Amino acid sequence: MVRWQPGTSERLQAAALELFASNGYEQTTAAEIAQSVGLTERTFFRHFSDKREVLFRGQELLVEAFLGGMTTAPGDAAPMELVAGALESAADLFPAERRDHSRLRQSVIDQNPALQERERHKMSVLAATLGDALRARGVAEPAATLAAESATTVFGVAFTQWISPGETRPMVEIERAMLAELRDLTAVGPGNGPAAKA
Amino acid sequence: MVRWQPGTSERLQAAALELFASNGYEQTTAAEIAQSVGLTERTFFRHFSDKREVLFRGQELLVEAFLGGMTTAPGDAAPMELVAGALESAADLFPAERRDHSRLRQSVIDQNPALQERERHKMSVLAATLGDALRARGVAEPAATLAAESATTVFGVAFTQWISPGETRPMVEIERAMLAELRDLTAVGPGNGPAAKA
DNA sequence: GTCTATAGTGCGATAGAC
DNA sequence: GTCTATCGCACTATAGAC
Repeated sequence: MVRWQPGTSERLQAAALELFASNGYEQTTAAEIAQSVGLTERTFFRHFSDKREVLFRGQELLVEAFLGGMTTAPGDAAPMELVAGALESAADLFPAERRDHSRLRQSVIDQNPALQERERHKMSVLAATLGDALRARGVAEPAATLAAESATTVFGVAFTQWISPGETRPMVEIERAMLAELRDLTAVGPGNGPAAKA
Repeated sequence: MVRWQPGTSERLQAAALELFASNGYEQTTAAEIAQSVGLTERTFFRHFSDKREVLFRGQELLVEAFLGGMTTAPGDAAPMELVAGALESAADLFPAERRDHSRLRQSVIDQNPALQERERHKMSVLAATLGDALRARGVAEPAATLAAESATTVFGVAFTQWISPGETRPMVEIERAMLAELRDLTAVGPGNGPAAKA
């Protein structure tokens, strides 16, 4: 008899998403998830530090993608050029085939405040990591933090649009549009509005 | 016998902050907080839906301040002008006398991931509310969401600076500096910056 | 792998305020 | 009388300790 199979975490993740989607997040216990793939509750918590975490594995890949997209930029690139590179790289993780999976996962998250909190936290960690990378490349404060936070904001808005009903454009295209929108938006402000735009 | 005194929530909040600061957040039980002001654990949970929430009451005031700062702007104000107005208004909640209290509270939050999650969530709710207000004023998407998220980003960075050791400038001044920094930062980007030749 | 503390809920009882 | 804050108890799930 097979005592354990490879990919335990992955099987737990898949089972959890299914159960959460059909029965609701709070109505699904960690023990149920574990049992549905032939494991014990104790094993579930050895793989995931808490119940929410089972939905958020894979975020490390997102962080790596963002960082990877920065390293390929030229040495004298401006902060927002680094951000643009990071966003382009991150878009690779969101091919068309993954759209429906992302939609299902997001629908679960949207229905539970605790999961929304965890999602925000992960984005926050991503922003902090990006800030570190920007500072390591010589970007000063507060520009590094502002650029990093703007990157996650643009990513978040773009992702929301990417999974919205009827949307068919690839992620990278949506990201570029959002980034351009942010630039236009901030260019128009106090003492610098449309009237002063000459 | 006085069964209850007014301001129960406030007394619980003050007691909780003290206990968290001296004994640590996780080492402090809800029952201890309640007992320290002569109440039971059950009553604590009547006032706060969960243990973390006791540190985050008062955020409603922040939301109101942001919204109030928007309503006073002229009808044809650009989105980022509305954001600027909201930030100015919010700064009133952070007078010099509150700086040390804010520092203590933040030191507790910084030491616990669960509290950081809640803080991010509250910021996220604030951003969503601001987005609604901007849309109500006729700002289109995705500009409304981007402007709202940028507002909370600038606020967050400004607040971090405001409570940093040795900082003496008033909140409103720091906010203005951060907003200007964001404008400069986003103005320089792909196809539009010093490194981006013609 | 078991054992335990704590977070958090549900319900009924009680003590005041009005 | 009504309304609401508090209490007390039983209970489950999470999560950490042993």
